[in-house]
Amino acid sequence: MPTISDVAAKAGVSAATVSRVLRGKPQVAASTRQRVLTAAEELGYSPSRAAQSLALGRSSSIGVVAPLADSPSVAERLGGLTARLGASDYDLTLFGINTSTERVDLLAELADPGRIGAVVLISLRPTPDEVEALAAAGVPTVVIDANVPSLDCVYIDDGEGGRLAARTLLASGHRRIAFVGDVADSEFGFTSSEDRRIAFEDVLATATVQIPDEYLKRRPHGADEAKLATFELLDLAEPPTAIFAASDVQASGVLEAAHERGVDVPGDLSVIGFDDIRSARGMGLTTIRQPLEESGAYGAKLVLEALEHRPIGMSIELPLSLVSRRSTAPPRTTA
Amino acid sequence: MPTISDVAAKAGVSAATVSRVLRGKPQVAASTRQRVLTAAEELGYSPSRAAQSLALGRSSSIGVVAPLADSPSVAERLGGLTARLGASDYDLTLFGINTSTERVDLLAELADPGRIGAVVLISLRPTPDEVEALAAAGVPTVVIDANVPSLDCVYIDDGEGGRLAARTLLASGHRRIAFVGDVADSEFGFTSSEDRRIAFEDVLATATVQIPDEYLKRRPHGADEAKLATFELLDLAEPPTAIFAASDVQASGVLEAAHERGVDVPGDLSVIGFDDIRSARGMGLTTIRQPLEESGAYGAKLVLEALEHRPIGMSIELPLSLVSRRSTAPPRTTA
DNA sequence: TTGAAAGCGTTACCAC
DNA sequence: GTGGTAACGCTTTCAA
Repeated sequence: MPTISDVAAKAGVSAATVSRVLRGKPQVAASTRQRVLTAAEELGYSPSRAAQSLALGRSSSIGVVAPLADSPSVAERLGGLTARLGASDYDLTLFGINTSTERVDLLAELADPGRIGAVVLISLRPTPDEVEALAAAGVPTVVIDANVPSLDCVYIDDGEGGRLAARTLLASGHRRIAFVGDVADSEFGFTSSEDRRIAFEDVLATATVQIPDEYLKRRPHGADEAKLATFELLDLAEPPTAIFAASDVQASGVLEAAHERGVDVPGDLSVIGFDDIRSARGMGLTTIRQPLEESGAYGAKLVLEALEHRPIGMSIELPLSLVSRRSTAPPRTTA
Repeated sequence: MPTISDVAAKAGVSAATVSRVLRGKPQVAASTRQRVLTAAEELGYSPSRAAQSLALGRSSSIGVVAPLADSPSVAERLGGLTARLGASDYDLTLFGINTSTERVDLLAELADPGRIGAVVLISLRPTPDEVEALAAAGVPTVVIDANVPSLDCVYIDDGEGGRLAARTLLASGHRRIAFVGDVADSEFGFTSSEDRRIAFEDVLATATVQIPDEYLKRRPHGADEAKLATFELLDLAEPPTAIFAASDVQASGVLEAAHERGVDVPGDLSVIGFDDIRSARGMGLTTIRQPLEESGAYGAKLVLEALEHRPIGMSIELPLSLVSRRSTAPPRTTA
């Protein structure tokens, strides 16, 4: 591997000059600049990232922290992120999170510009302490899928999503409506599911429909858990005619349960999800769509800008929309 | 951030000794070792990766190269990889690939131990030149989802998968059988789809069933493309009673097309996929299962071992199995 | 068993 | 404009 001195020698200048040229510093004669550029080109020179990080005191990789396990939505966001970041000079270092304790250790470790140049959190809400540590260390931080006050964020209005779902179900005449979502105290400080539920119930209330306790299922995130919860719902003396699932992953469990019980969707049961993950189409799932891949792309845009010394605090709210497919219809017997 | 000299000072030794202790070198007195360890602990010291890479001439991050776009199977493999790698001392640097030209530039750049300690390729077959470059640079390489002679690989027997699919369809009585897979000349040198098809046709031939040309659909990878191809199939004067899709993503397109045309699955059309991606369950798709997540875990195991100076050439073949769900059944009119 | 010092490849400050 | 040089934090060889 050629080093900067190889280039310097070949161009007949000092290493300092090569560095200046390559970093785009102004104080250098046009002729020398040209000479250096061709020398570098001919040698196929590319600066050592390790040496650069060391000298600069700042790593050129962007740390992406995300709960990867069983999460198509996170995967889609990550896809959008890599697409944009691939074209940049930054490397993307991926940290998969599985337990919450893993998380706190990791974020503390990442609060060091020499370790990681910037961090982007996907579907993870940092604690105030963590935010503080990152800020103190001078590590730009952006959050995708959560709105954290002092940070750059890409987020959606969960309440609005919940209301959209409620209006949809109400409009087609449902009144016996159940909810399947995440446990309230999610391991990662994640509140989307609850935010959606609360707004959902609010709208329902305006139409004087109320979700009875036995229609409220909060489970650890996952298709299997949602499936089990749905069995309970279906086994009720008076089962719901519609279910709002807080995520498409959970909606898939709901659909599966209905199928296994021989319950016709949407004839006997309407199902509406949230996210519009790629496989929602194949499932024919009606859902509240949020731009998953785009959220990653915007996240990338924000980090890159933050790294370019843009003042922080630049958040982006993404739009929501209803995608109607074949899992919803009016209830068979309009109550 | 504390440096090695801070630890040295606190322990009353030299930096060299601290380094020896931390790297587990033998020549150091038990008492000093203990002193150093506690000093490091108290300071919360953690060595700078950049400095380490520079001094060692070897990066402590593992580069993972994968075609991320729209590929649930790749995402699942990646999940298995991060789970295992997260516990190691190595960072995982992710490179998403979108076009084949991107690929060649990247692999050339990665053939440098100072840049990346090892590389793992997911669903990507390196050219002999690329293999050569990586080997010459002394960068351990493992491949997931392809069997490349001189490299550590985690792979499956695509032919066996094709045969399994064929036997399944034949056993339930189908004779008008179509195939929907990838274009032969895949951008990334990827031959799985064709390998599956060839073996599939071989088995069919033993039962004297042949796939007519108009039953053979090779399209760019994707659900939409597969859907369009399926419309063509369904519009034929004599449409097939069964379709083998070379991947679950394509199978999902097939299912969708059938649904839109009002073709009953599995009554009028049986569909069998390949992979068993997470959403296959929700779709009720019968498929040839390969252990996706495990392939990532094994890949991680192999890189880690390779980094520990294990001799290379240690490949792992993963088992295939048939997962029967509700997308297959005997044809309505047994020919 | 331990320390001093050189070296890894860059960048940036200070002279010229 | 350009070059010399110290410094970034660590590992390792060589002496002691």
